[in-house]
Amino acid sequence: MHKTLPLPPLTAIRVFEAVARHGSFTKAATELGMTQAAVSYQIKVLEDRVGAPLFLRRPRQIALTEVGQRLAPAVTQAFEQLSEAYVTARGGAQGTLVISTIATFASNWLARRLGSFQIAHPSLAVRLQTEPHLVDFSREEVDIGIRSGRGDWPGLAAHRLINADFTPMLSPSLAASIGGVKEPADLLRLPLLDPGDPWWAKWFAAANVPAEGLSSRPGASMGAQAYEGNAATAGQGVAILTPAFFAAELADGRLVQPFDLLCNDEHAYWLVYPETRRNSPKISAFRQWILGEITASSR
Amino acid sequence: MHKTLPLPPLTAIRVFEAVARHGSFTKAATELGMTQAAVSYQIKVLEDRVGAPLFLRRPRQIALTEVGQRLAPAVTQAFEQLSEAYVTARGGAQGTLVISTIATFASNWLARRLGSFQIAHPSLAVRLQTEPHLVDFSREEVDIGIRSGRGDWPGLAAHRLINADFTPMLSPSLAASIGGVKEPADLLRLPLLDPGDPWWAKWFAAANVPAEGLSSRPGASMGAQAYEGNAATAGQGVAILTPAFFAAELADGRLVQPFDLLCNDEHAYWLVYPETRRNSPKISAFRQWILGEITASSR
DNA sequence: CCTCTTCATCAATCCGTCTAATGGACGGAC
DNA sequence: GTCCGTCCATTAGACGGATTGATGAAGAGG
Repeated sequence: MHKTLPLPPLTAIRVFEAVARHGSFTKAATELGMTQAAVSYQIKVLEDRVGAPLFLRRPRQIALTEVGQRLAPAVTQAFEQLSEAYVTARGGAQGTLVISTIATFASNWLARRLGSFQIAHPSLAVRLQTEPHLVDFSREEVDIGIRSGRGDWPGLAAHRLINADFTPMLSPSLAASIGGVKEPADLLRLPLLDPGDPWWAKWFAAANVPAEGLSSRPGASMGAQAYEGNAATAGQGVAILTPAFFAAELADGRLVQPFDLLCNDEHAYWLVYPETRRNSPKISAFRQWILGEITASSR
Repeated sequence: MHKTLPLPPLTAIRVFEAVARHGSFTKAATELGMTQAAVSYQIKVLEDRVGAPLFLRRPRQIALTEVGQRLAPAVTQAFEQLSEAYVTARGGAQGTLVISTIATFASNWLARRLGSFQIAHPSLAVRLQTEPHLVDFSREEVDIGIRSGRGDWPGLAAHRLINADFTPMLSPSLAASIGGVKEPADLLRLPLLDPGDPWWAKWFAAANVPAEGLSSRPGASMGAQAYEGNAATAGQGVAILTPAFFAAELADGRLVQPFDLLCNDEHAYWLVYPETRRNSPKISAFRQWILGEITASSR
C-alpha cells in the first residue's frame, strides 16, 4: 500500500520558487507583490513541511541548502510549465468563437456579414454551427447562440437583434406583369410561395383582405426564408419574408416590398450567451460587432 | 514590454488537476479531503480566470472542454514533477545527518559507538564534522552539534550527555612500578602527562595534596584527551581524564582509576540542535540513540 | 414514480495568509 | 568606532479566500 504524501501548501512553493530565483526574500516579495514578512512566513512554513532548512541565512545574502538546491530547479520548471499551459489555454480560449445559430439567420443575415467580423478580429477563428434548437451552454462547447424567441432565457444574457417581422415581397418584374401591385388584394392574383405559411393568413388579416383557403392554393412549400427569397427574386411568386433578411435585395431592387404593413410574431432573433461570460473578450467582441451591424443596417 | 500575466490561484489549479484526472467533482473532493461544494467553487474560480468553461456538465459525468483538454495534461505533469521533487527533497532531507562535534568527543566517545547507530538506521548517511566552535545552525548546513558548555544556548535544545568530570588514570603496570598507588600524593612520584593542565591543580586541591609548581614539571603537553589516554595506556605517565571517555579501557584493565574522587568543570558535553527541528525524524532518531547509549554506558 | 447520484448555489464560518511595526544582525561609509 | 542602510525574523491583528453543510435541480435506473 502506497500512501501519497500530501503536497505542501502551493502558495509556499510558489514563494520558494521566487526566492530561489532571486536569492533574496525582499526581491521575491516585490515580485510577488507582498511583504517581506509574508515571504519569510511562507518559507518557514515550507521548511517545516520539508523538515529541513531550505536556505542558509548568511549576512546580506541567502544561499540554498542542499535540500533547497535539489528542490528549486524542479519547482521552477514545474511553474514554467504551469504558466505556459495556462497562457496557452487562455489564448486558445480566446482564439476560437463557436456560434450556434439557426439556419435562417445564418444564411440570410450572418453569412454575408461575418467577413467583416473576421477582418476586424483576425486572431479569432469563428466556427459557425447551425442547429435547430438552443444549445445548453453548460453541456455543449458553444460560446454564443442566435435564436428566435422572447429573450427570456434564465441564466442567459440576450440582446435583441431583429424582430421577426414579415411582409410580402416579390420581384419588380413579377409586379409589373400584373400592371403593378397597388393594393394587398392584388397579391392574390399572383402565385404565393408557400401559401400554407400562417404568416400569410396573419398578414392578409391585418391588411383587411379576406383570404380564405390559402393553404389549399397551389404553391411551393419551402419552409426556409432563404429559399423562398431566392424563388421570389427569380420572379416565381410572392413570398412573405422578414425585411431585415433581405435588405440587400430590397436595396438593389431585386425585390420590392409593395406595402409598409409589417406584421410580427411576438418574437425576435436574439443574441444569447451565459450571463457569467459576459466579460469574456471574444464574447464582448462579437456582441459589440453584431450590435453595431444591427444599428448600421437599420439606419 | 512583456508583462507576465499572473497565474490563477494555485489551489484552484490543484483542484482542477484532480477533477480532470478523476472525471468527477465528487471523487476529486474525496481525494483532496474536501467537500464537493468546495471543488465546485474552485473550478468556477478557475473557469473565471481562464475565461472559458473547462468542463462540460453532462448528466452523470463531466467532460473536458477543448480548453480543459489543453490544460489538463500539462497541469498533471507539472504536479507530478512538483510532487516528485518534493518527495525527493524530503527524502534527501532525511537521508543525511550532519553532525558537528568537537574532536575530543568524536574520537573518545562517538567514533567507537557510531557504528551501532548506522546499523540501527541503515538509510541514514552520517557525516561527521569536527569543528572547534559551535556552528550557527542558521548559517551552516548542520543538523546537530555536540559541544561542551553549560547547556544554555538560546533557540537551541540541549541534552546533557556526559559531565566533564576528570580524575587521574594510569596503566596498571605503571601503578605497580611504584608498588601501587595508594593515595593521591603517590601520583607525584610518577610523570604527569601535561602537568600544566589546570585540571591537575584542581584535582590535587580537591584531594588536599599540596602540589606547587605543577606547570613547571617536565612532561608532555598534548591537549587532547585521546592522545593523553593513549600515552597513559602505554604506561608513559598519569593522565587526568574524563572517565566516561575511557570506559572501555577501564573495563578491560588497560587503565585504572586509582581514586573515586572526581572533579568537574561546571560544564558538560551536550547534544544540541535547533529547537524548531526537534521533531525532524533524523534528529529524533539520533537523539534517541545517543541518550540510550548514555544511559547504557552509565549503568 | 421514487431513489440515488451528480453538480450548483448560498450563507455562515473558519483559518490561512498578509500587513505593519519592530527588532536583531551585519556591512559599509565616514 | 559610530551611524546608517539593508536584510531577515517575529509578533499581533486584520482581512479575505477557502470550506462547510444544507439545499436545489437534473437526470439515470430500478
